[in-house]
Amino acid sequence: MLQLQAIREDKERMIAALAKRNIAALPLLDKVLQLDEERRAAQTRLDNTLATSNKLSKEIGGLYKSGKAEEADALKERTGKLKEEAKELQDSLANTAKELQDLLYQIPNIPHPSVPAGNSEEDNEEIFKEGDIPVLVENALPHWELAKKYDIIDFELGAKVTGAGFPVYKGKGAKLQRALIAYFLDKNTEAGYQEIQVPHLVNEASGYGTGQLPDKEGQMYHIGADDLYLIPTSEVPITNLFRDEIVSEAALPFTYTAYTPCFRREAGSYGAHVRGLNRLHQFDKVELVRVEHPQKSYEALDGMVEHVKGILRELKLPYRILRLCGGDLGFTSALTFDFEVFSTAQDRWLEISSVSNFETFQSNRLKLRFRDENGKMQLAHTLNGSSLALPRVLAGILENYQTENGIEIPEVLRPYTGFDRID
RNA sequence: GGAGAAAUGGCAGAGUGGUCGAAUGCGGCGGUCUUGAAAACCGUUGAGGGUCACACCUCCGGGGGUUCGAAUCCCUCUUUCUCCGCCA
Repeated sequence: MLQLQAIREDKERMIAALAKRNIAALPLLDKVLQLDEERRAAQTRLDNTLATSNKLSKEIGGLYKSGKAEEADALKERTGKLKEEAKELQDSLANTAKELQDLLYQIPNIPHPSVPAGNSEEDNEEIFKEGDIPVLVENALPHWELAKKYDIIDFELGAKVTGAGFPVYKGKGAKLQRALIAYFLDKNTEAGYQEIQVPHLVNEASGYGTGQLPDKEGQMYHIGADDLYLIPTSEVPITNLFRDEIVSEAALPFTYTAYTPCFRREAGSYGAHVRGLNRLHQFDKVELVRVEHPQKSYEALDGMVEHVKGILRELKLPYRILRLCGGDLGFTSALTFDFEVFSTAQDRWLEISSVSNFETFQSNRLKLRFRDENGKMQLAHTLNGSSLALPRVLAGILENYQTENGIEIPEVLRPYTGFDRID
């Protein structure tokens, strides 16, 4: 959520930045400012009414004590009227505040100056590419065929138990998943991230805190009986650890890593591009979350990008990094780098990580603040990134490491798997 | 799931209808003293709105109610603790 004060002070810059998202922000922001003024005017009127009422109440107390009940009763009539007035003012204030809030919830984050304009993923900017695309064996297979051939992932079985998009991993497939999780967590903790385990279900307030609600209800599974949501990413519970917190400046940054399953409804996505592991309703992910000092958040973002690079380099997977354009940038993000691994047998790139700086967009909703050296409250910056999303990494490994004699296991994973080949 | 108790500032913990944003202690910050530090002493120390700055308003787990007036009384929800039941 954008900060009102920033809109008041910097409207023109915001309009220019939001144009990169193809949003004509002028009428929106004008409406915001208008509602903001109305809200403040209503607040002032209410405050004055309450001030009078408070004063009178104190007088009444004094009068009763000194036995002047009649005078007190006379004053009561006045406070009674003020009370009615206050009630009305309160209602109208609440309406205005609600309207303002709803409007603010609809406005996405301001893109960073480096974000290119653009409409769709076509316009994302490739900024880095590394790793050789292997020359595959004669009759190379896509990962879903390989999964069947070696009996390591069973999509039909998962469909029977739950539905499409809930695969069952078996034998060496399951073990490889576990190896990847352990390897990622080890890499992250070595880099200084603290490993934590968080709930896989969150409440409504958490959904609002990180920006999944109110607009993306359809993306999350909702447990009606208890009004809880299955997490679409561990970003939600981890970042919400800091909701309503005032942290000390000296304690920054906070850096966490967690493994969780992720649940996404993915309503409306079907077709060839969602085959196999490409898009699932439940998948595993290891996540990084940072809470940073505003002055250091972009340095931290670069650090996260370098960190994820290091992992992909070790896995020896061909990958590229994209700077997302305004049209493809997530609602809450100011700047996002997507990592994509090349799926050789499908001849396409698969997104395996998304590393973002949200600046104060989330912390404003979360009320995540710190007191700076001048004693002023400031919103912290939040960042997160995947390191990494499992299914597509798995797809990349299966496809790129396939040989005539089975699937080789990347060197760095062998200590974790205990085997060096799936055959 | 049943019965009972509780929820107050960074922490601990007073406060059962009026001047209480809230005693006291600890912690934090500033100062005196000291070569420096500790101890001691003095002062200061919640958040949001509002204002040029004051004034002023709101907040004592959340929501609602009673009252001229609520941290304090009532209802409700949530959470925590104790006992019972069930159970990985």
